[in-house]
Amino acid sequence: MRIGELAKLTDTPARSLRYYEAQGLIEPRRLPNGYREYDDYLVGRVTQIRGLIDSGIPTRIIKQMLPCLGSPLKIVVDDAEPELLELLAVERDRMTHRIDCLTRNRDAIDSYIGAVSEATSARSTTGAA
DNA sequence: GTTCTGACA
DNA sequence: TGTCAGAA
Repeated sequence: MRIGELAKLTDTPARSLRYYEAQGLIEPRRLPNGYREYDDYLVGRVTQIRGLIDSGIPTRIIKQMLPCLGSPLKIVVDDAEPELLELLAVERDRMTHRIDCLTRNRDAIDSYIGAVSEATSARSTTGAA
């Protein structure tokens, strides 16, 4: 697929897609007319990359994690640089914290929706307008 | 119409 | 990152 379709599928601006490529995060093939050609599996990869970027993880770190992001790449993790591992551990903990926060908020929203739903059905069965 | 590269606020 | 330019 071309950049436009991938952009739509991943809800990511083509501008960003080209940027990720420049950062070495993805390497699309080139069509004879010079257009970028992306494989289908990149949809999931880009989505994951976006998630990482939105989480505040710099592209240079993401690049090093790429082999672990599933898809048709299974490069063996050779270097276990303590610096990288430490940084990733910090990011993982921040992520865990955010997940906990999101879970609480989701439950709160769910609770609210449930309350409104109950109140609404209660009114309708009571005949209120 | 869609994409490309490069550049600027 | 958004967006514009100028070309393919």
